[in-house]
Amino acid sequence: MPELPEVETICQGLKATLIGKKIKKVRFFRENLREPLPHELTKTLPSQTLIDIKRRAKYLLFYFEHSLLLCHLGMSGSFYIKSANEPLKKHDHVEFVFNENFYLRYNDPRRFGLIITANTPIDENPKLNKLGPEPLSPTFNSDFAFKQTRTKQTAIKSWLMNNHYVVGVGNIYAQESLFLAEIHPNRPAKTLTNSQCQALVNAVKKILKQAIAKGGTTLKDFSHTDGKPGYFKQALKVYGRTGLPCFSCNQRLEKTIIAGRSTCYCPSCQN
DNA sequence: CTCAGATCCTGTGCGC
DNA sequence: TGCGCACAGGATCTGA
Repeated sequence: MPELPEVETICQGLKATLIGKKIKKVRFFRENLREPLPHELTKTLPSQTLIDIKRRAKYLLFYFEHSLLLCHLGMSGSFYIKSANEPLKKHDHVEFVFNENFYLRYNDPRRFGLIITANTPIDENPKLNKLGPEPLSPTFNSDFAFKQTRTKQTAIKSWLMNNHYVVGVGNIYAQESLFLAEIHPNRPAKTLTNSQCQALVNAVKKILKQAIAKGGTTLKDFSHTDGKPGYFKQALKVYGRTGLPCFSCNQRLEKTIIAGRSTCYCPSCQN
């Protein structure tokens, strides 16, 4: 479900409601998601206060007084908050009960998500220490992109979605960024010119910022922690528009498969 | 090292 | 209405 803008939106929503609140109870309704759930949390988290929540790549980091939780939503994970103990929904796997009757639940039909404990400093965590730069940071710039693509024969879209080079860009925003930069998704990464690397970096930053400003993209089941949708779907130019006319040149958009993921592009605008 | 493909899992939507 | 199949926001592992 979530790429960087959606995770960022969730992070902001969780922070606004839960920072400073104390855990009363933790319940697991399943043994494992992608990895076993840390069962000791049901004993160690109660009475701890939630100090901060941060995002790194598509991970959410929950800083408690004495514990650090690392969460990833996978393809279909979501967090939602209720201020009363309402009935569980199908695929609710974890519940954190905070004081003042706030119920935080993790729901994930496909269970590709992850909730594990981590130690500080997080830079040494095996899940995080091989990640590339944040796309909205100055470290992700055209010089970096140019250098990192020189030896890569793989399609530029695969490069963009590989979190070793830049994090947070998934199948939706990779397609949108390449359209905006007018670069064909199948172009071997090493063939991009310096100015195309600049255009691509600019496009990624612009698209992600716009998507964050609109609260992410709600296709089907993504929603904010309060259940409201994101509004970037209306701004999508190519994702899911195969066969429809290009907003720029009116030609029919085409579809190809790259790294097993369907990819829509304009054969006229993108080269 | 690089890269393409398979894999984990459930739900949905389509054609027949 | 029901069945089987393709496909869905991601990350990681395998093997060529």
